[in-house]
Amino acid sequence: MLTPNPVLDFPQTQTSPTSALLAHARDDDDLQTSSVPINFARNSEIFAEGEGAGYVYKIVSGVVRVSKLLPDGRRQISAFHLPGDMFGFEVDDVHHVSAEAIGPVKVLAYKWQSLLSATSSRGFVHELLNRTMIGLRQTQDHLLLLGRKNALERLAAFLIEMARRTGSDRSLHLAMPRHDIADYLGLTLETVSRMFAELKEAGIIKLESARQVSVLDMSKLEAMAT
Amino acid sequence: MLTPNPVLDFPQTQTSPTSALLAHARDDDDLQTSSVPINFARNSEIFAEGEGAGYVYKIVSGVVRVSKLLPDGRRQISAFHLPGDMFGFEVDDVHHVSAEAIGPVKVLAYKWQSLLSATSSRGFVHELLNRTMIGLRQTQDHLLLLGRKNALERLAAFLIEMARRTGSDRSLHLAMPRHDIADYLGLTLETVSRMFAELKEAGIIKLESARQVSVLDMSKLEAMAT
DNA sequence: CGAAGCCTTGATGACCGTCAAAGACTGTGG
DNA sequence: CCACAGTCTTTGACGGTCATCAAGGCTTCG
Repeated sequence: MLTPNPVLDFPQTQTSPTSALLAHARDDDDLQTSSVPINFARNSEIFAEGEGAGYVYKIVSGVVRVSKLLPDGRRQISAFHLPGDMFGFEVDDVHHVSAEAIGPVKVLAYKWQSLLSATSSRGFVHELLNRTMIGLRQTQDHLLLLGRKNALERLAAFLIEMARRTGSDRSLHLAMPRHDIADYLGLTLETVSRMFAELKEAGIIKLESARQVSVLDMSKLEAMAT
Repeated sequence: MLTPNPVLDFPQTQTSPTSALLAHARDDDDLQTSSVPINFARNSEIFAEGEGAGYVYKIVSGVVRVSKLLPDGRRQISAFHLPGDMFGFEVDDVHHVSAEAIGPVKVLAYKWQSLLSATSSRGFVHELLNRTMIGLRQTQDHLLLLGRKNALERLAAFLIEMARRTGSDRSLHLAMPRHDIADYLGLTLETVSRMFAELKEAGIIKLESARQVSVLDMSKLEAMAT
């Protein structure tokens, strides 16, 4: 199963009947086995700001960007999500951010109402609470970056974060283009490019290609992130 | 009971025995009645970044700022909390932000472990999840402000937020000094002051005093917040 | 009345955004 | 295999927004 834009085939309203796809969610504690995968093509929309929120997603493969837009098009990416991450939680059944696949993405989808119903396990609510608190902490860290760090510190912090999350210390592959990095760091893509050049000239990183970064001196990189 | 710095008298480690003060938390569902108040003086620390996290707080009166610091002293305030708000949640028993009383503050404190124990009510975990998700959404909104809005838009958004949260449309009292507003908005206090002047000259607000703001034209103010 | 804290206003400059052009990479089709 | 188109990235020149440094005014409280 691979549709060009699966969102269209996919029940989005809260009142829709539980699809066969999601039928397992309610009686299974193990998130890994409670749904079948859905595929999204590169740059396709998983959900949009303002849309009804009925599902929670867990990434099997690929990278997802979660963002907010201003009316004039300015964009802030609030997080990148990697395999294993969950996203799409909402308090009031309306999405307040949008989510898009950066490359090809495979997710598992869970019906939100079922997960929180009386028959779902208590441990699962704790799991959701834990994940949400972790997300809140990461977002607070990002506030400090956006409010108080300069461009070089922001890029250094970003590279460290990505190296840590992908579990790769030396060689780091970036799934997203400069434009997305810029919108995550509150900069322009030109400034991001210049900061890459600066780290390169300082001998701290090596650019194998635009997306493939070798970290030559992690301790210096950490020192730059402040 | 009112001590100059109540934190010192107050068990902060996770392993400390449940104090008499907090004994009710475990068997009472109603947050309003499950603890007795604790007072904090103006500018006193409720908890600090890096400290052990054993308690969750609910504000009875006063305003609290939650912030993070860089080693060189740069500060980002991630939220102001008003009466009725809760703060102090942490996943891993260590605070990753610090919290301080802006003026005199009265809070109720709850032992975190007790709240999540098997004997505590299921509805309460849902309550915590809801509050955490709301906090996450507000923090995501703030990311957009810090990453993509200019100084004037930031101050306009701040005034609107405060007017909404205090339930006052016309006359607005700000509990915090310019410096705190600046650290919340990712600006300097001078820039904040200049933006107040700009809104004043545009006839959108009137400054009765530095802390007392009259909103003369809320729709124009909303237009400026983008 | 004096002192301390807070706020405003002005002058200057740095950092980063904007505009512009050209180089690099990827995949497709001839 | 190569050429071409589209997308992404780099680099340069210039300017604006906001930080920094500085001084003075206001308010509150002893």
